[in-house]
Amino acid sequence: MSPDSPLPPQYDPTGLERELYGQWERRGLFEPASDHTSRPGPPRAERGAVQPSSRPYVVQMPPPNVTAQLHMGHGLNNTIQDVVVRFERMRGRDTLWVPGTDHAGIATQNVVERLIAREGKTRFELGRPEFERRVRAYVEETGRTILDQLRAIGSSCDWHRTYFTLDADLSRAVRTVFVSLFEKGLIYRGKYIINWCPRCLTALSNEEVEKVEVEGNLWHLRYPLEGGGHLAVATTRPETMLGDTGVAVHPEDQRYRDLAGRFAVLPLVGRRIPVVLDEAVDPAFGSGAVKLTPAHDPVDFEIARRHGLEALDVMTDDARMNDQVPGQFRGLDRFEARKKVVAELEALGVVERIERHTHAIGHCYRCDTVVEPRLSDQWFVRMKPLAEPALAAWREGRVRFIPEHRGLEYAQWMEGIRDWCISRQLWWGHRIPVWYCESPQCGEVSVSLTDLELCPGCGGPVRQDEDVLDTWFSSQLVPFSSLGWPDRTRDLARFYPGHTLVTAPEILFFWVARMIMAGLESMGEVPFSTVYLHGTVRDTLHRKMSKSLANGIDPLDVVQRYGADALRYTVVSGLPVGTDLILDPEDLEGSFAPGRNFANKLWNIGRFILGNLDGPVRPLGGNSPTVVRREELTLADRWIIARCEETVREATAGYERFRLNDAALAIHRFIWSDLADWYLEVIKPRLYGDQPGGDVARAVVTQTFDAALRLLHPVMPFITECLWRRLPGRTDSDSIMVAPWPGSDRRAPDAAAVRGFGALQELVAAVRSIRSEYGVEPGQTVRVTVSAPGDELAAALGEDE
RNA sequence: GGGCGAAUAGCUCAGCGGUUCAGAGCGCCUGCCUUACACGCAGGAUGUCGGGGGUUCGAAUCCCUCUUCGCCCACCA
Repeated sequence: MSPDSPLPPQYDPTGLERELYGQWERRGLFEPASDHTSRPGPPRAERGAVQPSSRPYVVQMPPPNVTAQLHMGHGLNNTIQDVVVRFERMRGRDTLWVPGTDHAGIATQNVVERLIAREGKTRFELGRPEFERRVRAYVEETGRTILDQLRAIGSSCDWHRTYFTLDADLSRAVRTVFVSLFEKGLIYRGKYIINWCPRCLTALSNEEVEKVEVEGNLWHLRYPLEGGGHLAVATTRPETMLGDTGVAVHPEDQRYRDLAGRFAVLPLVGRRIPVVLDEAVDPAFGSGAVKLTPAHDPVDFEIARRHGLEALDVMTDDARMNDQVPGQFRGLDRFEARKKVVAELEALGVVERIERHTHAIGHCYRCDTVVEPRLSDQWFVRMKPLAEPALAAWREGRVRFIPEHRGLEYAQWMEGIRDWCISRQLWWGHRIPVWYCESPQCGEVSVSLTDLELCPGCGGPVRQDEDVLDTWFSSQLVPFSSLGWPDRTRDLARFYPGHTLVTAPEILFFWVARMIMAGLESMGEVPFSTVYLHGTVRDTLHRKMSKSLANGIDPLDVVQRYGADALRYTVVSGLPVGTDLILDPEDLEGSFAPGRNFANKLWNIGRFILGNLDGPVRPLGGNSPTVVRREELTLADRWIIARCEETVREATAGYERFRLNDAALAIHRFIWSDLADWYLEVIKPRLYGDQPGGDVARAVVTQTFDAALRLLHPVMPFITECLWRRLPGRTDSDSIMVAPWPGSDRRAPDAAAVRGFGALQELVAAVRSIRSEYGVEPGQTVRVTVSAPGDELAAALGEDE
């Protein structure tokens, strides 16, 4: 595409966006400017605006899951990031935005398991090495896809530094952190109640459990007491009674005072179970007596531990009743077992009553299966010592949240933090770097940076822990592991700590909070100072867009139909801070046409201006004798210049404060309502030679349009680049990406001009309205008495009015 | 059960401690294919600013209260 080729009346982004993106990438414009100044080879002329010594600006990209297909959430998230990256780059910052993919342990394993299930196989039949090979092959493909999709929406990230959380470098970081935490006593192994997903067959962290309020039953059961009488207990999960090993009441509960030391006899099972006194029991709830199932309830487990009661696991890995229960229940799924237990208890006449009861039930965040609390041997991170500095960082303002109130959620979570279960019974992930000596006499447990063949204690054979780490264990490290840590690389020195994280609130605890803790722990400083949490993409019924609801919008579809600029404009202008983005999947036209129309408007403004630039364009500033003098400017000229300066300030402030919609709308208003609707109309007589001052008009309109394009570039990078390069004195080897940000001179706008032309606009509008109301034809005389310069009015109305 | 938001035109939202605040975009209505753009131009209609009370000369704006939505957290079995 040559600057001289005629422009068609409609803007067509097809092909153009890809072409421009390719040019940017080839010219290295996505990389930090300092990479070029420090590398051998010729300096890059097009990087003029960026100073080698400029301050870095680092945005931390949330790495998409390696199996993900780009959805509107990604589109939204990466658009916002790209807007701020492009803005800061134009302001001269040495920007770094590193892309990557997350191996996404459970999510990826589930996907591949489903694939091999189609072949009628399970991962256990394939075996671990073969399964891992299959997953690797699969993600190689999907990982490329998602990153290419980020390109399609214009993301200006540094592809040279692309990472994958299972890369060797990042794996070394994971091990280093694991070993370090272990040596500090912050990682331990132990048998506790954890959240178990019976479908994924793995432990989950507390954060990976989604609580859903459900209306269920509270069964009041009568347990007979040894020596006569009975004790009523209340439970929402009758099937767990098969694993009861005690009953607890509050020590001060008058009703049960004399029960201490007595035994109940567990119905259906016949086991003698003691009645214990414990403060954890709430006398006001239910019957005031709690059946204790220490292997399947965290509170029961704690109570049982205090009283030395046995914990009896009554379920298998996939949540069927195991052989610890009476024969008729064995092999039953827990929910079938519930029905059968209730039926048999009813037959025994020990079901006192059933009340409706609403409570929150945990579900696996990956497969939505009801999570089973279960006693299990797992690895944990002691979080309290890590949380304290992270909390302090927020309190001291070293990290802030936008919107601000999200900081409270962060603080609340940090204050109530519980230990993090980090081991997963999966095959896809970072294997836990722990080796157990096979020799029973030695039994040494070794934690090691490097793989072990032999026991460091006795020299005998060792076997590595079978489990892998929670995905989030590695992703929490990316702010520094992706820069080369634990090596002390130049990148690390230049780009850590970074500045901005833009992400969805859903992963505040999974990822954001943990990155802050990990950064403080390993690097001594928070990884970023600003966390911008944006809203969710929803449909018109305000439902989250999701695959299962089939209410999603494919961003690539939008790009194809309307262009990436239109997608980006819609997303940015429609998303004020703290709100959700509502889009109608049934009406893409309604949602994205405004962005497409705006691009087209810009295109035609460009066509008009470029088509009327024959003749010299004089500079507006500088010392040249041909420079336009202030006295030559008309009221309209001064007004548009003043409005432009005003818009520069509004847009800059909007971008700076993450009020991207304010910025986008201010620019939109300026370009469409002020520049196109008024100024271009007003200067037509001058441009056509019907009035003097065409050269001044050309100078003003060129400068103004140039500034407007630069202001808009972060939001609509493609159309602005395309037009900007065609302005006088530019070539295709220039790029708006590194053009200086407008408004380096901080002059206040000409207030008199703003008011003056504003008043004129009102006058003209009044005249036009009179004209339409009284049916005055163009050419007829309308006599208006005004106290403003008549020539300005005549110019504004045009010659025939 | 704790913590936190939000309620303004049909829809999505501005309005940032009281002066052009009753607005924008979309949608809707009426004219226009005016040589940059019909993906456009020129006009137009639409809101007791959730209810109630208070402070004030003056309140979408500040205070209280009620109602309704939403978000985060939570071991009342």
